[in-house]
Amino acid sequence: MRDLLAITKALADENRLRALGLLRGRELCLCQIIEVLGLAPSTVSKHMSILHQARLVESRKEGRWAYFRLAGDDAPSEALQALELVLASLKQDKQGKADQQQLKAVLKMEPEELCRKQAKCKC
Amino acid sequence: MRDLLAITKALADENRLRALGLLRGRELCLCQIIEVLGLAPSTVSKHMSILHQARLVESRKEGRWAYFRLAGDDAPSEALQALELVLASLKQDKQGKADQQQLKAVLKMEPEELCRKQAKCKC
DNA sequence: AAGTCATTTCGCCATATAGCGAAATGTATT
DNA sequence: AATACATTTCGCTATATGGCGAAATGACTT
Repeated sequence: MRDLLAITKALADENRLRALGLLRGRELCLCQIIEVLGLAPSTVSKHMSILHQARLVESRKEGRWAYFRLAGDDAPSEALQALELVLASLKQDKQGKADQQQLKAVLKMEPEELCRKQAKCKC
Repeated sequence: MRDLLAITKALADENRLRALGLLRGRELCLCQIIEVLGLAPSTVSKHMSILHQARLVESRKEGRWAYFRLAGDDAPSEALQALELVLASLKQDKQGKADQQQLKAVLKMEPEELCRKQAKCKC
């Protein structure tokens, strides 16, 4: 029950659902997720931590960057089933599609987007 | 997204998960769910309303009694998938099993249990 | 018509949660 | 060693949510 509740609570937030949608089929750096969601770094970090605790995503650190990807086959079957359901639903979702579009743009300019958030310029 | 979020939020509460577990394979009256969950009638009524709005359960009124059952095949596929996941998980859950046991006892004494809550006698 | 009773709605309180900015952390660069 | 910087942790505020009891609702009974 604890595990199941951790999963359902993790999924009970719009921005966390959006984050999962972004991770479909690719690994992303935290800063890229931040860029698309448009939330403060600390907020997104917390969201990803909640998804991780529910074992819906896996993470790895490389230097100062944190990378996240969807849970793999070694995850609990409940988590995998939940992911299947969520991703299928998001694929047809308006917001989900918009996020995919925006992600494409973000992926084109990996280093520059760091400038945006840190230097606060509107480049 | 709205629909999906309604489902995940509805599932993000322990007592609502328990209620779904109770409904596996049978229709129940609100008062029976109240008895097993051990919560105030108004609280349980609200929980069932949330599950209903997410289309995870269907309800029907018969006189002054309200009956609930799990969503049928006419429900959105997201809801059905979510139910499958939750019920499978609860089947192996300690609390889920305990609830099933307690439900058996409650089902044996349909009319008497009304006495309990209303007249506040400890019969 | 008046009363009874299961359920629902309402108003309230306590707790949980999302969000942010500031400070802390840990790694890479100079 | 010192600085820069992505991320995380912390402290705080605002809102959302779960819980209850009281009152309202609507249906059966007498």
